[in-house]
Amino acid sequence: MEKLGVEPEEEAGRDEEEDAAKAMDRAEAGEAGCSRDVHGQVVPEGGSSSRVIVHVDLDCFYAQVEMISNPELKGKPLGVQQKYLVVTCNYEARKLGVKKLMTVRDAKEKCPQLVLVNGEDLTRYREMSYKVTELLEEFSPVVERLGFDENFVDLTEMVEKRRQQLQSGELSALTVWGHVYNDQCIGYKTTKRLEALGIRSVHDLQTFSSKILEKELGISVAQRIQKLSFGEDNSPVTPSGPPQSFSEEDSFKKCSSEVEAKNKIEELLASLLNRVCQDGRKPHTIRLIIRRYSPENHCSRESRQCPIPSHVIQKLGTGNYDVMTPMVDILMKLFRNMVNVKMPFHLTLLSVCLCNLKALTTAKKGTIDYYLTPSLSTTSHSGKRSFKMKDTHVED
DNA sequence: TGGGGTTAT
DNA sequence: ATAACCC
Repeated sequence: MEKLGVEPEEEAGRDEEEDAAKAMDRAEAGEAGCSRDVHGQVVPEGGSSSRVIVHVDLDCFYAQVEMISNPELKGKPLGVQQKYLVVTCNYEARKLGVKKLMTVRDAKEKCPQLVLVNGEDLTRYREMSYKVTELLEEFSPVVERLGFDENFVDLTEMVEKRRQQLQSGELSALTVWGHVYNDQCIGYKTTKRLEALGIRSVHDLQTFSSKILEKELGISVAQRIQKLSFGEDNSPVTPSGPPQSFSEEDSFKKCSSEVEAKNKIEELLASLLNRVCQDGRKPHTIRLIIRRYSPENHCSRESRQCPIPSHVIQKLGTGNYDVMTPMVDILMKLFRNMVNVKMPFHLTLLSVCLCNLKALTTAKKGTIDYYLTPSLSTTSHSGKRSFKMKDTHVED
């Protein structure tokens, strides 16, 4: 793999500088080995919760993948385009005033020489993203993904082992540095609510009444963000493992007929089936998501989901059987469940999601797994499985 | 304003 | 099923 750049700033994740001092203390006490906390995560012995977590954040990730694919793009101002947006751009482009999530119009205005590549197909980005995660997993299996371009790696165990091998002279030469968070965190909605309370900075949040904050935001969010405001984050690094869902979406100005929708849904599903086939696991639930046109409320979506019939699941890996037809059929029933096709409609997004992924277990007869695996057991409970109420029933 | 993903309610 | 969060 060619090299991918990592952002120069941010490098230490959740725990910050305190760690270094504690690690050194324990080094001099000559303690050995690690234990595991309630989450099963490695912590150094001695009861402290000091950890070593590396945060790897890839720089303008999509743009880098494009420059690796086509080296002629290197050195030119490059933007990655999805629909009307430049979703990311390389540093040449940033120097010339292009910003992330700028419209193509604004970007071209700022920077007429800007080279644009289409980045609506995430396949190569996704593949490269998992290559990076897999590389990091060689250092420690405890790698948590955040989006396609960020990984948190819990290196506590590795660092402890290395430290035990060092001579005392070498230890004192160890220098560790940390990073203090900037003044910004929290999501859009919460930001608005905090603003209403007069909280604009981290310091504001640190000194704000816990009780009032809990009443405003709920105890969970309140306690979480107030601890974060002091740089405290005890949340474990949760290994992401393989994805829990596969989805493909397409946005557009207008979709107002059933055939139009069906064509788009077929495209989305075809790509998904390729992906799920490569993954090897089988999805047991399918979901259709739509966004209706509305001048104001742009982020609201509606969805319907249902179980995938077991006979369809079985045919999934095997390329021969036509699995498209029954699945498109199901999706169109979900579609008509949300959209009254006898009335005019205007959609701006369609998305198909395959989730509830299950590994094909090599369950042996007579074991618990055997009877819990829908496709294997032929006993009375297998034929009619009780669906969750949330799943909308579609007749076969 | 894109095309993904996750967890909580 | 939706809402909120992350990128």
